[in-house]
Amino acid sequence: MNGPEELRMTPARRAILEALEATHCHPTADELHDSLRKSLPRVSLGTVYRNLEVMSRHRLIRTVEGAGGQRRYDAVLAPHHHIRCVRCGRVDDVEPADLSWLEGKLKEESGYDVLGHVLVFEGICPACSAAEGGKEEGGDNGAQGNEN
Amino acid sequence: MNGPEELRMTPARRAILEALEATHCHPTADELHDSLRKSLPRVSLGTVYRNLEVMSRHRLIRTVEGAGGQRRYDAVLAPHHHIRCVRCGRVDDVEPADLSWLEGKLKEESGYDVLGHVLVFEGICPACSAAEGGKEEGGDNGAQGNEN
DNA sequence: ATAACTGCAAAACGTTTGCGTGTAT
DNA sequence: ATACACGCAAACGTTTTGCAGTTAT
Repeated sequence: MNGPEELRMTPARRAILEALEATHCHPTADELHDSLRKSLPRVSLGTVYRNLEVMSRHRLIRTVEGAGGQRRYDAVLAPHHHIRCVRCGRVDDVEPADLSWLEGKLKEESGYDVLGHVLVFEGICPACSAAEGGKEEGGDNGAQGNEN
Repeated sequence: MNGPEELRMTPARRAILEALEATHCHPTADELHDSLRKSLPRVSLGTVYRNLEVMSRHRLIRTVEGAGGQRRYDAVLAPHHHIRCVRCGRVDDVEPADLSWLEGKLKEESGYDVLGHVLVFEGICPACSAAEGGKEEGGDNGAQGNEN
């Protein structure tokens, strides 16, 4: 009904897009806000959220789903997956795997009209592995909300 | 260091566990709270959250990860996946698929110590498919926060 | 000219926590 | 008897929203 409304290219949007394209770190809205402030000191967090939402709706960027706590964003539009470190929260990219056969199977089993899937691996990143090293092995430290 | 502390079976906990086992709907904390109130009118939402957290830590239940907005809970401990309706938010169970080969491959590629993965399909459930029927085809209605 | 965008601040939302009381063990 | 759990309400972190002024088209 309402076709994609006009999308203006404003300084804030350009900056968000550039910041997102310049990193593979899948930043959160407030990380983005912090880094944008260097060039646009008056940009507000609300604007960052608003633009991330709009640009994501227009498929200029993507939101990283299932990445744990805060919402994260990604400028890589090509299909791929993610792996999240359960210790430090870091999110890295993972080569896409072809799971379309699974979707087909599922379509029959469930009656759903299957549109896609989200696949997020969980693990411990090399840095955290090294840090934990031989320190402890069975400890349930539960820390998983931190930032990179 | 701190072994699993004693876990008392209180009326609230029993009720939460029973409610969770009685449904496959993966309720949110406040849905659970609403339904608990029928039998325990004075139970508080804070208690529901506290108990879901404790019981999940003790592996009596699981939290459904990557299911979109609100956190959802599941009494089915056996490995399986989920499919979420992007129209109404409903979450259903999906047969487990063996993706361990993928985890192995990933372990070498990424350097991560891979612990597991979360796989959530997205689609349109039969009910919503029927409701939308032939109404519209390209509409971007964006509604996806509703409850079943 | 005008619809889209912005900063700001307040509100909304889901979740967690502190505190004093109650209860399962 | 005592550690654990509770209800309540306030606090928290994240995200959304209303409004009045600004800017890209």
